[in-house]
Amino acid sequence: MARSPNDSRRPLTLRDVSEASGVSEMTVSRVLRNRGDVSEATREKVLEAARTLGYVPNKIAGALASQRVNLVGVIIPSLSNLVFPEVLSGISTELEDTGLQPVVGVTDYSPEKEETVLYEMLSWRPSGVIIAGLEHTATARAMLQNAGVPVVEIMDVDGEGVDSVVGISHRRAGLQMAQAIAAAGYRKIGFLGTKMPEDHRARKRLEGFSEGLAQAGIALHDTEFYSGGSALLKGREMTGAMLSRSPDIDFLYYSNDMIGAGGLLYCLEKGVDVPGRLGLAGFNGVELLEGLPRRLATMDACRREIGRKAAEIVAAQSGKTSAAGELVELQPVIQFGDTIRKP
Amino acid sequence: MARSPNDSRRPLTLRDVSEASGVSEMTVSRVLRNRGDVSEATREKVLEAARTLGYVPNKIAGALASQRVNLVGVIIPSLSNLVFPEVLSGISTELEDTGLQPVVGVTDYSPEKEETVLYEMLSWRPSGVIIAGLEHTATARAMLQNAGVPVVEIMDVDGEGVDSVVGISHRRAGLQMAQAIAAAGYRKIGFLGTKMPEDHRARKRLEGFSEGLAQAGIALHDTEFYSGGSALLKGREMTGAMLSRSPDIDFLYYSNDMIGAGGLLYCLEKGVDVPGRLGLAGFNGVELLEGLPRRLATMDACRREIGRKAAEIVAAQSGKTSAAGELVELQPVIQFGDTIRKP
DNA sequence: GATCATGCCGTTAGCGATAACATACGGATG
DNA sequence: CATCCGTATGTTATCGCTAACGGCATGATC
Repeated sequence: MARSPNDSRRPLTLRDVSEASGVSEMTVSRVLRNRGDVSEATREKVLEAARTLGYVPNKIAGALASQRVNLVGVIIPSLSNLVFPEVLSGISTELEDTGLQPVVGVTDYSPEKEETVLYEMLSWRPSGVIIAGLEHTATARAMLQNAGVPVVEIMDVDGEGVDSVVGISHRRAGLQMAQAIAAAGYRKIGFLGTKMPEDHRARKRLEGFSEGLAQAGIALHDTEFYSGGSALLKGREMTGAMLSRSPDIDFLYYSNDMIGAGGLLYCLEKGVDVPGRLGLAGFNGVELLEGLPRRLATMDACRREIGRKAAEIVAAQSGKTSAAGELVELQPVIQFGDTIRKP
Repeated sequence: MARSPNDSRRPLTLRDVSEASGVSEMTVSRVLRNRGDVSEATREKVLEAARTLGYVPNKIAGALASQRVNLVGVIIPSLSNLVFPEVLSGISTELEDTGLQPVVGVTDYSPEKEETVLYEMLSWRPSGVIIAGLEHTATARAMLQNAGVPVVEIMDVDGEGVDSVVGISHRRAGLQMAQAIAAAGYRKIGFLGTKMPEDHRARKRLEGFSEGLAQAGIALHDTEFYSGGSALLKGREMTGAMLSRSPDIDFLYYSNDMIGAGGLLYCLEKGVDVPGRLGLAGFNGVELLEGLPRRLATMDACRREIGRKAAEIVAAQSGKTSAAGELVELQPVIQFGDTIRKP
């Protein structure tokens, strides 16, 4: 099919609308942006002309002239993780009527790609940047610092931020889970997670978890890591592997709910007594868990709320020439579900 | 924390780099874009200056001057659906080394929001648009037609496209599944899906499904629809509801794998004989299914491939002043799994 | 009736980059 | 030695829009 940009094959500009409606370009601009005084009569005229021509304003020119861009860069490691779309959704809702719009970049957990994506984003001069994690390359940190716009690092509060920070402490999350497990009387504990050196939050959870166990005089009994593939399937496989390798193990802590769910399904199938003989816990509090035969113990990561709060900060600070960075630490709570026995 | 845009609080421009390196702005521009002849010596000088200043080019100005934007708008109904992130991933991979970059907009299955998102996107003058579905408001269609850039409508081929179209026939998908089910000897068939008038693909699958059954002289025995909430849980609940309402039903066709998985788990729990007494099938071929106790019958929707192909078309056509629209129909195949008995 | 505010609209001058053209220079060519 | 050419740089004129300011009615105020 042939494409037909209006008739003349030349893209429309303000001038076209101005000529069609018999007023100056400036007046057209005012009408289309709802800014400044314009009489109702000419407003109608202009809108009519714009509509019939099918004019779409050129924000590139507009942004250059006004030095304002209504975009907020959002940089996250992945979209297939289920948790990030939720963060995004929180951001979108909050930004809804601020006139700001999120633009997403994905890093695939690669620091180099993060750097590239950030550079690319900043070259569009967004009004703010929301970026997952506190760990960035030196160059990336420098870019964030010099960007001259509000920056919010999200998900994690264990470390130094560049500007504002909104998230939870994954160390403490791991630690609290360890305490709960120890308190429930489990002693031979295994950890199952992802083989991703760049997933700092998973790493911190494991560190906190180990520390929590250590405080109770317990050492991690076994660990297993995976990468790639269907998380549910991997959880199933890893659980099988660990149970046959360490048959006397009595608790499995999964670094995310998806592999935890896989593990749960495996145990139910094999007739393992959960949570009596074996306790299970995951992390994230994903919605999916609600549909499982039994409620997996987990910890809500406050994803939506993190998105909301981060967006709120950006919206509040964008425009201001300078503002203090905020630090917002949210408190995840353990949901015991049915896979940890009562103490 | 205080933000420090370089030192002078004034954003950097080409001029700053040009002065720092003692060459003209034009030469700096050439170096940074790798375009035109520049001696190795000055190239080094310029890059050095840019690096130490922490200069980030202003693509807004660049785009205005060059009338070229390296962005491709991608408009999809949702991110929490699992299938769209996969399409996106296909698009990203394919676009990787074309210099183009996807920018995502989400419509929440609302035609009005789609119109708004599209308008917003076009105002940034992207090099192409990839948009889910063939159903749009009249205004949206007009905008797509007049955009003057390649447009690819994806996911669905049942209808008239504006320019290029890449997808599968959901009518036929439903129809084929109906034929397979009928061939396997099932006769009392129920359908479970979403209550979303705007999900045209789900609607078309149901239409095709009914038609396929009709061809075999079978009428749909019962239907159930849901909206919102955890799909897995809803699948479970709806299955329970339908089985108690229509106890003699012998097949359940789910409009997506997630509710199908919920149904499967429910049946396994209740000890229903699957696929003997009751057959099950879903749609999409999501990775999650691999981790389930039994493999749910489904149909791969070619998500990744759709993304790849759409991106390929945009990349090939962008730049060209006019090009014919392509029509690519992919062929999904039934994966029988373990929940349809052998004929 | 001079002053001033206010509503409405136009004019001018950029925003920060790039396209297109112009220039300078050293060397090859006849 | 004049010409031509390719390489390496600089100059000029936009790109499409908006900020800032200016002008001119109209009507209110003292």
